[in-house]
Amino acid sequence: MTNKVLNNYISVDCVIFGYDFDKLNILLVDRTLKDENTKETLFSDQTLTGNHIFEDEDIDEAANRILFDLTGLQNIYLEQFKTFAHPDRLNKPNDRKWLLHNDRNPDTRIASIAYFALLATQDVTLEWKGRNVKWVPYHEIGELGFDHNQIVEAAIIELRNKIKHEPIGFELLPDKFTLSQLQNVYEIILDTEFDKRNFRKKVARMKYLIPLDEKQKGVAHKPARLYMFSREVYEKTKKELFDFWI
Amino acid sequence: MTNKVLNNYISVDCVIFGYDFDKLNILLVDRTLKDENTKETLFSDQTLTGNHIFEDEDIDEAANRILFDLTGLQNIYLEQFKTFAHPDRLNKPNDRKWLLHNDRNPDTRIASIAYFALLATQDVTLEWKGRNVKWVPYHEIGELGFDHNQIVEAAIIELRNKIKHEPIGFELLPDKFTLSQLQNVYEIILDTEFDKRNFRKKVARMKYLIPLDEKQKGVAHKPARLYMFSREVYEKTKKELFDFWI
DNA sequence: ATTACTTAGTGTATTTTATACACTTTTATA
DNA sequence: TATAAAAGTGTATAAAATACACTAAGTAAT
Repeated sequence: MTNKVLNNYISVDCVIFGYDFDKLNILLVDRTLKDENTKETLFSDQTLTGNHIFEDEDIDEAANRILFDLTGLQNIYLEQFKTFAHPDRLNKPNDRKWLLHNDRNPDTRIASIAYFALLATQDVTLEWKGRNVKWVPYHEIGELGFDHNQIVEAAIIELRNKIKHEPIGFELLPDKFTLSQLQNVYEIILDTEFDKRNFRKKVARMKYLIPLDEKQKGVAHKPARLYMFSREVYEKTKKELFDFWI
Repeated sequence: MTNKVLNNYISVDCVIFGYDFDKLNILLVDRTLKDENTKETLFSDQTLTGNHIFEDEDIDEAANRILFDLTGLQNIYLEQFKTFAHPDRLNKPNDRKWLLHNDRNPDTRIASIAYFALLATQDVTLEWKGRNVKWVPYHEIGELGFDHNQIVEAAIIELRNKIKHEPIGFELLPDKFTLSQLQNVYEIILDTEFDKRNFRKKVARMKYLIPLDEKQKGVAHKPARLYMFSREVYEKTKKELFDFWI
């Protein structure tokens, strides 16, 4: 594996979703530009995590590498969802300044292949050499650099669509989780509420949701039973659904 | 609008699906390479329709332009579904020969942003200056150039997923269609069969499927009532579904 | 004009799933 | 030992899914 960058026209951006049993967060990188002489802050905002692709790397590999560099984790749920290449996507004044400061030509159009990842924040210890990365609650995200607000919005739409039809809610939880936690994942992402008894009735029909002989510990109330998701059982038992009416 | 090509690292490929009341077809371009001296055919196969992006064009615009050039149609259902950029995607022997013959460097990695389009073949008169384009039944597609078989497979998977949850089957039919035709679209794409009465019962609940006071003409049997799809009614009445179990 | 052919169009009974709704149990902590 | 907090559970009703077979309306051939 050489570390030579493929070219300056394609990059990968990742929308990394992290759930913390309470809300949905996105991993963002601080971006601060200071005046070279006065050291005055010209602007300070945030962007998604992204990077180039190396010469002998497929784009999925590049996305996984970025994720690994940030979290130390592998085998995380990761999905390519859209490519962004609008002529003006790097063209806001602050973005131009930032690119120039980093010796990059703001007039070069870069296509960004966007991925989203799902994980439980508690599984992660953040690290990214030199730059400040942090979890920001989805509802508190401000104006991001480049077209990254658009990318985040597209990712959320994709996530909402996908979670309604495929069992990916589990990816936002640790390996063992309670049914209330699972219900909360769906409620937070779909911005709705479910009836507890009906939710459990539905869940009870899914063979791939395995009840464990194990209970929550250290909670100041009746401890809940833990469950795990079995992708193996899922793949074996999944049937095709036919909605087509919404 | 200049016609200057953006760069040589990004292109758009279109998987154009056409339904002919009987089967699903894909629009392919013939590609034949002859030896310059002997005029002997070195190989002859097919590829998807694709093209570069112009300098001031967004990628959606580029895909629409390609579609328009081929079919003369605008406002066709078109969706970006995946970007392909594997290091070896242009690396098969025939592909290398073809690229060299066309004065292109086979070692330049090109990312292809893939779109799929849906239309009724009867709405189209094909034309593409100079090269031979034709409808090929999905089940009769042979080995295509580059990684285009992979792209077609990804498109079919995407189409199957999407048609189960969103009303896009209509896009493969002319504006006015019968319920049997609609049923056939779903049967062909999902490779399954539906009970006629149950299908109609389900369909009857969709407010956005508008029955017309008009019947099929020129058929040697009882003519069926025609229907149309109203996107307006759909947008107004759509509710969110919650499956998450397949 | 009659007949044959072809697809359109329709109803009912049964099973499964969705929905609405409130109280008891189990644990940690004060 | 009382309190706080979330876990866990059942029933009745409505809606949707499924399985299944005959009649109606047109064209084409004789």
